[in-house]
Amino acid sequence: MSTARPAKSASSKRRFDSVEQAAYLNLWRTYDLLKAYEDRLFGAHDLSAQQYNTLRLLRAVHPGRVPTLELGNRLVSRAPDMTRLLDRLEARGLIDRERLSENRRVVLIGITPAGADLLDSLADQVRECHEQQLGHMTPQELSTLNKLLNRCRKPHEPPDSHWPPTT
Amino acid sequence: MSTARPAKSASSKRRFDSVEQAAYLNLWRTYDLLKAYEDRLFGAHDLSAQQYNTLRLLRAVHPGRVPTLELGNRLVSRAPDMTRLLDRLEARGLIDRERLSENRRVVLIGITPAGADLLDSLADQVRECHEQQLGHMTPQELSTLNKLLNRCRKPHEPPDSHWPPTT
DNA sequence: CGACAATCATTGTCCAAACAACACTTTGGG
DNA sequence: CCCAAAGTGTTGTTTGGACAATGATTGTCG
Repeated sequence: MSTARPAKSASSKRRFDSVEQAAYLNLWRTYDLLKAYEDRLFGAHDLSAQQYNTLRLLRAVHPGRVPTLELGNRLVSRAPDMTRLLDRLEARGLIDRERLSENRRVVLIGITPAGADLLDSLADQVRECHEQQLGHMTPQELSTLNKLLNRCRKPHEPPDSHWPPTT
Repeated sequence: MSTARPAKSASSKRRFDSVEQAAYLNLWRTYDLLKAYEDRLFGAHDLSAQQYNTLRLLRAVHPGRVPTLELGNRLVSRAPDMTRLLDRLEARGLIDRERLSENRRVVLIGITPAGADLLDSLADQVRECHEQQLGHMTPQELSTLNKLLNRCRKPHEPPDSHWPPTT
């Protein structure tokens, strides 16, 4: 596993250890820079990106409901604290919970009309936000980028992954 | 700015609003999945990825020193809380601070031998981590990915950006 | 010289993420 | 039945991130 690349001598003190590292750091920085746009938009409405995506997912299955744990698995990024994230959304009346009578362990989550309204009111701004983030890229570039990212993720996707969402 | 794309009709309730959104979410998820490997590695040594990169940067300029604020600007991702991040590193003896006499506002940060030793002891594991993350990609794919990510970031890089690091 | 703005770093405070521990429910085997 | 084990969600606690406010120093300009 080691002895892969010759480490490029000790002359350049900085730079990267490997091309894989360079790509990963590049990915990190790019995400971080683009994220700032999202954060600013959602922050103005007291939402986090995770909360927004939760609402999106719930609206997509509406009037269906999704158990808490499965909700966490389907989100774009890992969410180990679904309970309190949902607490906040519930406190604002954007979602509601319902304990299933047949199996009282699971709690089903649904979006409320208020939650759906909030999403609607944000739709244009969200589109514009993504336009600012990546509107300067051509469709071909974005397509290639998506293919490459899919390949990056492939070995790491959990087997029951719902990504990309297909519903 | 709006009226860009015809929104693809209302038939599919889920999916994405735009190709830009799809790319961004793809980027987010990919980063999130890969990050887990880093976090696990660094977490085993009570380090965050930010802390590790801080040490890397300091070692690169050693025996030179870098002011606190500039350190934050040069990091891979935005770091609005440099002071306490450095507090933690200093408490472990990995860095040291020195207030400049000519301009007593700035605090210069340097890496200690203990910090450099820690980096050395992590070098192999870090390389292996990135190998696990992206070792399945060909050099060409990684190169293309890097080019595309650079283009994604280009309009968003601050003018004084030191990225990618060139020292 | 002296007031005032600008620059850095630190501190206060709040909020969310992370991880483990816990309680409740269901399931299945003896 | 009963008890152990697994499934599911909640809670406790610690930690770090984000943003504003403050303190200290320096530059600037009247």
